[in-house]
Amino acid sequence: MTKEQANRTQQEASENPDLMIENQVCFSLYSAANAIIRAYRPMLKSLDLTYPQYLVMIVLWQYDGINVKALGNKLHLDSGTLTPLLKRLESKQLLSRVRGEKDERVREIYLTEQGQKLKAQAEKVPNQMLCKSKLPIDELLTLKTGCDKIYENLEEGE
Amino acid sequence: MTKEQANRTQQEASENPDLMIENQVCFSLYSAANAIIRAYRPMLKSLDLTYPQYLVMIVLWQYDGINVKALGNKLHLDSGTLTPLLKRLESKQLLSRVRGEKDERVREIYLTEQGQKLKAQAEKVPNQMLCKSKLPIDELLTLKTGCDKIYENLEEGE
DNA sequence: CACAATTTAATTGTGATCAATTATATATCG
DNA sequence: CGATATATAATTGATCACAATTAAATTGTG
Repeated sequence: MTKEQANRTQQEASENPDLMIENQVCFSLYSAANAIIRAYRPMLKSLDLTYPQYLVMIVLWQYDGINVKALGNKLHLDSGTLTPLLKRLESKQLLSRVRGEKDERVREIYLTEQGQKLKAQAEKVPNQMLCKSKLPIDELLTLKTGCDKIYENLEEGE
Repeated sequence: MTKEQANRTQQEASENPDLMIENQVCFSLYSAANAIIRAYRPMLKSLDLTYPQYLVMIVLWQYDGINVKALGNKLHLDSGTLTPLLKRLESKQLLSRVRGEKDERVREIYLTEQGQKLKAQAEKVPNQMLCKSKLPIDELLTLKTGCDKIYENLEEGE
């Protein structure tokens, strides 16, 4: 029996559709998320930002002075991820990390002038991404609703 | 890629809604993917696998002897990710990495007996995840279709 | 056949994610 | 007041994702 025949026999004998990669919602979601981060890379190149850094900047453009804990709540990330990321953005002169006056445990994150200015360049990114996705708005909205639901359901149990 | 906010009467009426985190489909997808990997962690703990390692094993249970390139095509990952990951699975005695006889460039990945046995324990994981998601099948299917579409659209122009 | 182009993996370096732990500041309570 | 508990960030260690590069084997072409 050839190796090919052996493989085919094994494949046929082992059909549990739930364990096949092609049938897994989670794998589709995981691959799509990776693809999205890859797709953002060239667009964010000119801003010298990674996708998670771009997310942090988006929050800061709206909530300048926010602290690490609140930022983590908005982005669903913890200080283990955010602290080094914020230090990288600080070293790029986009923000400063200031100890809270009232409570010295907290770090408040303030945009520099350079960080504020970057917003103008970022304004065009969402529409570029919309075009790249090649999906109609209603499908994107359905997708967003599904992602938000599964996120809520997975997180609420802890 | 955002949801246009119908009424923007909140305090930030002057903000650009496209740049708000709450309106971004990509952020929802990114957060959901992170949440999924977190949700798998306790379930895969007893198998001593991470989520990407679990994905590799799923492919191997179906295509034992597959090479790194073909594995990467199935999982949408490259050798920079797979090589160290496969070495970790090899050190756990779940597989062996064999040079191709006919073509010595390729590495063929073969399950060990231990790696084959692990499948029995993994069989129950998909259903556990289904329960955790708390979503009806039709919504999961819709979600999967959307993810597959956006993946294809983003990758095709690569 | 020789040699350039291509293919396949591995390697290197940067950054992100997260669990677990640590350090410090603040709050609570006996 | 002082001891304990809680809250906030930072740190550490493991893993993953990926661009860029390197190494080696194979293929293609003159």
